[in-house]
Amino acid sequence: MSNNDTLKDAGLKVTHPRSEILDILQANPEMHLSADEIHNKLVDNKQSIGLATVYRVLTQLEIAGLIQKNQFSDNQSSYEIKKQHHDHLICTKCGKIIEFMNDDLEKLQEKISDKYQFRLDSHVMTLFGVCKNGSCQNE
Amino acid sequence: MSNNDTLKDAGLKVTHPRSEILDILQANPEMHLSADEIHNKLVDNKQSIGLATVYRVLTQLEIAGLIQKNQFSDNQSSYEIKKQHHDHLICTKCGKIIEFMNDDLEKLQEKISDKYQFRLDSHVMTLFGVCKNGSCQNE
DNA sequence: TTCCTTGCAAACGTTTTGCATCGGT
DNA sequence: ACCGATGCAAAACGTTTGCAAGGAA
Repeated sequence: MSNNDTLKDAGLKVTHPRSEILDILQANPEMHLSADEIHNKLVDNKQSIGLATVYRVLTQLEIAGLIQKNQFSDNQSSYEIKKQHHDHLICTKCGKIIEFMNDDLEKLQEKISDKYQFRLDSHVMTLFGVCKNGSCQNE
Repeated sequence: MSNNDTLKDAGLKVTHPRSEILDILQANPEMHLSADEIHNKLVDNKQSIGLATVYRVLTQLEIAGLIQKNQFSDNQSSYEIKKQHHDHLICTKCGKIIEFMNDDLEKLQEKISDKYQFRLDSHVMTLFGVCKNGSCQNE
């Protein structure tokens, strides 16, 4: 399915900015891009799209459930194309972000929520550390 | 030990703003206050301390390991006096924040970090949900 | 043609900084 | 008296909004 069909299915009119931005996130499924970085990529691609539009579109895509917004520890949000649920492991030295999924973790969260009489809706789980065994790109 | 001694031990000169701000956080160990809320409390207490100073002091206290900075999902950080390690459960309806500690969770995080060859330094784990059984203050 | 969408610039709220003054030690 | 700490105002930062012009259906 093309990104344009994806947009239509989400009830969003197919416009140039929406299509371009979704393309970028789709083409970089492993990346966690800030609004500014996305805007820069658009500029690189000779697209004249305003930063305000990038923010507006990202918000719409997030509401439509097509992308996921992450607020890691910096003061800038990052966006990624929506995949299966996962959490993040971040190397504080080289910035590498690893996505992982752990069923035991999900179950444990439910158990904890039950204990405190909460109905769990979502969670944020981010592990901060440093790559071991020389795999760090900033050693 | 008085807060002034705590400041001295941390290598920080004992000043009026530092003492006052530490007092507020100490007096409200269960609260998660923003810089602005702390500033308001100071004003309420007839203390004339600038907001910029509140930010500066909070940063210093955090570096000294006396307080903990939290960045939940809003665009405002909150601070709490440093206690034993814990994670948070937040009601998205009434804003209630519950602190919890779960050993299985800590162990699981280590296990996951090992799997991806990371040396785990810290983590953020926040569960978002809604209070059940009529305990929600905003039902 | 109809609205929704966009670009631009200006506003916004939080946080940081420059600088002259103040205050602990 | 020293040098760090503070208050104030202004800047910086990421993000949002108002508005007139543009574009998809």
